[in-house]
Amino acid sequence: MKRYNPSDIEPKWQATWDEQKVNEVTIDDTRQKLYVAGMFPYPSGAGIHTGHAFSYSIVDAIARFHRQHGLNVLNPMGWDTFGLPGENYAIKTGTSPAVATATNIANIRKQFKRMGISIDWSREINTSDPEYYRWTQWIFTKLFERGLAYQKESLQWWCPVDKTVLANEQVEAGRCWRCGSIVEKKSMKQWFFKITDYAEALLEEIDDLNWPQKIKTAQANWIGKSEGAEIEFKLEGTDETITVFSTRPDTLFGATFLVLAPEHPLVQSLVTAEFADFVATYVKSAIKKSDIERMNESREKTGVFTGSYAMNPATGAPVPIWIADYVLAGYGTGAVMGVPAHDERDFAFAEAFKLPIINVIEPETGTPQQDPEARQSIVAIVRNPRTNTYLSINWGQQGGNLFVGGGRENDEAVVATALREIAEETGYKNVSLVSQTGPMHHNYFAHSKNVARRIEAHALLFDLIDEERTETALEADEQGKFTVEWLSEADVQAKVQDELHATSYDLLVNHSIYHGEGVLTNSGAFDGMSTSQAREEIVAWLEQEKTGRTKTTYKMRDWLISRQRYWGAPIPIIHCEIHGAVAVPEDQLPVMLPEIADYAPKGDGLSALARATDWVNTTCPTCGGPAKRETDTMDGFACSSWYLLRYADPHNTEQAWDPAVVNYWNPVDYYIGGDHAVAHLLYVRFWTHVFKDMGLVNFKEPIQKLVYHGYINAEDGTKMSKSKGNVVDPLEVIEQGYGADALRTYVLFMGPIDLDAAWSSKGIAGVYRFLNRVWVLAQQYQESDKTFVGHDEALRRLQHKVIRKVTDDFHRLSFNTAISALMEYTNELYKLKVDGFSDEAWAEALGSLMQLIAPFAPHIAEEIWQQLGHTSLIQENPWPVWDDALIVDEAITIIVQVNGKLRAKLSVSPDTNEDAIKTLALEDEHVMSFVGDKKPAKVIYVPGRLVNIVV
RNA sequence: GGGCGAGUGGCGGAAUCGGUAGACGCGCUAGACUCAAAAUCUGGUUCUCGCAAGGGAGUGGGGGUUCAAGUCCCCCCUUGCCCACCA
Repeated sequence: MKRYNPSDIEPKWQATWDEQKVNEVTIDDTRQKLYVAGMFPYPSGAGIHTGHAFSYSIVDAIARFHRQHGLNVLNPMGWDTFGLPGENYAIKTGTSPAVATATNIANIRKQFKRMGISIDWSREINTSDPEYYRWTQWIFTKLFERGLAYQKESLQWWCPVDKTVLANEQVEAGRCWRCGSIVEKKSMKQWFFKITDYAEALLEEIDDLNWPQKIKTAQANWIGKSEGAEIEFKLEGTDETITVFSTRPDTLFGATFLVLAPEHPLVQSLVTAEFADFVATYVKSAIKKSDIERMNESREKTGVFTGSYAMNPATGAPVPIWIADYVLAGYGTGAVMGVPAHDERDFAFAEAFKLPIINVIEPETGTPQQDPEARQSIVAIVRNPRTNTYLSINWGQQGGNLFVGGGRENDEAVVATALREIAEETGYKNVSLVSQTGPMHHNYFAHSKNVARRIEAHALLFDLIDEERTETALEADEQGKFTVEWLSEADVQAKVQDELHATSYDLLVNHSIYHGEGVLTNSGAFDGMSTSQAREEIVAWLEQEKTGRTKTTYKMRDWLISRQRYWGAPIPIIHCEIHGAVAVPEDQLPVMLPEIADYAPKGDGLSALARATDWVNTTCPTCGGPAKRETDTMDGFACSSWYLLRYADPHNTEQAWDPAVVNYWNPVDYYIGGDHAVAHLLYVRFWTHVFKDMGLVNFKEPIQKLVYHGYINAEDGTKMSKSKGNVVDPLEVIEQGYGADALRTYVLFMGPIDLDAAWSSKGIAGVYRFLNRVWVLAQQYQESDKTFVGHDEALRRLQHKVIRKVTDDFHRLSFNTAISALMEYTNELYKLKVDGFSDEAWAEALGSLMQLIAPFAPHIAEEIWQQLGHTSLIQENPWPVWDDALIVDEAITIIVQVNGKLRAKLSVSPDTNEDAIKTLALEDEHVMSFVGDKKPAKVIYVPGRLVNIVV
């Protein structure tokens, strides 16, 4: 018998697939297309690691599965080559990054081929190839034409080590994402893409994407839409105004100060002579501060008074204008109105600087009822300061735990009512008032009295002085209905569920700032109005007065694409003294990266390209006069924002792509990756939306289904890293003798694809053993005498069941369970005697196994498929189909439970009726011993599954 | 601080619609083959009481809904990821 030796069969089939170009595809209108792609790799010198092996094993399983279904499957590959690692390597070695890149690509291409990934290599692309970046530049010029690419002087994150500007998403907790050094702010003229124009469109489509929820949420949070109003505050003594943005215009009457960001343009003109020095010092230090420094400080509020006042447009009251770094320059208008009564940050600021606090919202809880009866009441929280526990009344099923509560009669004072209720309900009489809230409102339905109520409540906090108690005095309907308990803080949080009581505790004990909904107070004509209604009416009124308007803002900023680096696509702009920034005309593209001697930036904020004077000095495309080329290059994310379109039409020399071709292949049906949750995916979406508007594609969203997988960690559970020396090289695993099939099958068997997993050398050995069993099984069949016996049902049943299971699992991308089903199937076949069934049935049973295993382990599948006598490749044969009739078992197992506990199993034929099964269950000896002579109260039958006898 | 996940044997994980918890694999273990070992094959393997038949407990903790809960609801704990003074 021939031994299973992957290195004998894998390279052989890889060569065959290559020669027959089985993975190369063209447009075919007679077949359904399927486009599957992994996020293209950055070709590093280290080659691919198991993370890549995992990612592309998913890609390939999906590709092969659909090819076996007869679909026209596009599975391309390319290289994301521009970027800092390539440039840093070039700076170190002095050789062009293009040279090292080419070597790395050749190496990695070999790795992918040795893994047997079914890629259409004729479509290979490389973002640093002039034939590619020519079109990246062309897209830039189109965005420029549409006003979507622009230049602006702005403060930018600057990495002092890499000597480059960083995008917001490249700053992680105040540090450079690449080298980890603390970043600084620097003012520079930079190129931006105006992604903010598409904020709403990008947000709108998120709901409909078939993407993991966490990625969708991350994108929505990134866009960060919030609806509110802009409100103008007139400066005292001038005609100037300060505009603030607020999502809570309903709290306008409570605005007692204004705060500007240190970078706010009005700061200089506002500050009075008296405060000029303080302000200048504060602004200077605030702007210099990096995020990490700000974060390391506690959240204590800092700020300075400008000496100026503005007027609250609602109250006419003067409000002092302050400057503080808790207000961000880049969001909203860079100025806020401080409403300390209803915003925690404003409250902290007001406390720190002794600013007035005006309450304008009375909390309202519960669900408003029809025609409620109005009542007045109190909530009394009694704290025992010695044990730090809180007096609570447990109403059991009726309402859980509450504090002391009760109605306030006629003119009874609030405190008096509370004292009375405490004594009546709990007997405690010696308490001292600590604090109390203003009026609150609560809506509920009093079931005991069958009446809807809206109560006005006051909450009070008392400290218990001593344990002395009197007789309780309860109303008739309260007798014996509750018990008095002392609860710890944790128990209060867990057990006091009633909204009014929980809110009372929050306000009085936790000293929370109330920012929920409620009823307006201290708000002039708007008193008594609900907060939600007031949000609309106050803005409407401001609009009438021309001092405010509704406004939607987004957290997302425009996409900064300038990089002061050599190794990127040059921005195709020529600066002319007369015509300013002029786009390079299409027929002069690409703007080639010139070869230079020294790639290092010199810390002047310019790329090394600035020193290539022959290249920089050129003529203006408009007037022919002397002009200079832009020396910034584009962010690598620009290159990767359209490559999924270029794959469809990779060799087009006339245009970036032919819309007809792209409209056939795109959008991508499955996009697989485990990186780039936000930026890359958002940028790809942004460009595709623009292309749709330009008529270059006929879809808005580039990616139908996003498959976001986890990481593969090292055997010790930590991240694989070169420095720790725990990196597993896929090629090594293959060459150790396990082979590509075992590697691919193992990474998919480790667990669900969205979970992280740790590499296990024992684990891959187990999968190799499985493939070896498959091999041995096939060889045993080949060498048997293939006698026909005649009863093939058992074999067929196994075969058709596994077809259904694997097919189902594929549709939910549950590869680990599909593989485990194939293992079970193989184990079952092992147990059957080879000569116990017909030759025909065996050939089919094994043939199906090969077809089902092929997406994971294509080489062994192809080899055995051929041994079984097939002359065409597996992927040219249709995926097996199961026959429901063949899956029906001769006998099914019915579980018998008594009171929900498993007591017996019945084996019955599937057509046994309910009554017969119930009778069998009740007659079972073991069941009878549990039922005894009691009469079953209920017998529940779940068809085909179980009987539950309730006694 | 906020948002979103996750928590099941010694380990990775399975249980797809509320219906046999622990599939499959690793590890461990007993046996077969062997002079022996490796490889391979066969069996066992949640904990616990019991010679056994069988019983009891059990999916991070507490409560609830249900004939029935890993699965649904409430609270808490732990942990991962993302965001983080966004008005």
